[in-house]
Amino acid sequence: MGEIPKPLRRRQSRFLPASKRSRRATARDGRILLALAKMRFLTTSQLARLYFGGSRSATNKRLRTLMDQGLVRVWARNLSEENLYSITRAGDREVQKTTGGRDHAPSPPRGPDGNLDHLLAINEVRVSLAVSLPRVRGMLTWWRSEWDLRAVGPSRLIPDALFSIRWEDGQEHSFALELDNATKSIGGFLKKMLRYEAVGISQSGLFGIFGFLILVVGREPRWVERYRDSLDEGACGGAVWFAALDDLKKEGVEGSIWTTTEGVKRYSLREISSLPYSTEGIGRETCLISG
DNA sequence: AGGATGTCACAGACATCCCT
DNA sequence: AGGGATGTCTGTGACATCCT
Repeated sequence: MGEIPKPLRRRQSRFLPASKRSRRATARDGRILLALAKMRFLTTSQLARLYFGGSRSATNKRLRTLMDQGLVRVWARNLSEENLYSITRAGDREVQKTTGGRDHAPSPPRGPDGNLDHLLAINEVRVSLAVSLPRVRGMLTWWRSEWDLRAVGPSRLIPDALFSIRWEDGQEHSFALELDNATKSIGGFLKKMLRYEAVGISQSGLFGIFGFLILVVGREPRWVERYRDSLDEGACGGAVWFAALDDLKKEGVEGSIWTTTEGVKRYSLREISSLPYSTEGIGRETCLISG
């Protein structure tokens, strides 16, 4: 875990006072604010991939304008690391104005906390999916982050995120995300998998969702291997899939990066979505976590 | 016309690497 | 250990182009 970032004090332009800068809000500004409201913190490159075709200089420039307007806040961990952006109260009000309510984080974050790396990694998964799904004509139909799920009510099992993807053929599949920063013990990981198994045979499912797959994404490929090795072959009905965060970032949904507890073979997210339902598949029909 | 957008060049600050 | 070279990330201004 890196150090907690500090708010950045930026120099004002030498020639153009903030009050004279443009204040025209664009549709993209609205989408940026909504993303910040939902994901709490995003890095420059995450915003660049989402809204600026990967251009960080363009991102910096526009986010600087939003900062001048008091809609976003900028945080610097240190000068050699990327900036972090969060929404301000004023920005949150803008989002509420345009969405007509709140369908995002409970309130603007006061500042990054000790879970920042974990949160940024979860957001990295979300950004990677959001950016790569349109290439295969798929879409994220909904996404509930851990804090959204906690707001629903107490639960013995809260994944890092629960989300659903609709594929180009109209089929929709749900996923529970477990993102690990190599901080969790193997024992803790196995306990969580047992809870997933218990949810699988319960009547209520996980937050009302049945028939989902569990995606375990690790920052360190070495730890992904450790988690994978710790599970018995076919544990949790084989509905657990493993991948490294960097691979997902590089290859998106198209990449064959997902493995099971036993497999050497790698599959794309699209492929693993269809496996449990296929009649020929790899014999995993009974492995799907289901209610 | 005026604002938004994107690119480029440049400079400042810090981290890291490598050489002495 | 110390110092220089290099790399990374940022902010900024200038400019061209696109859009409203």
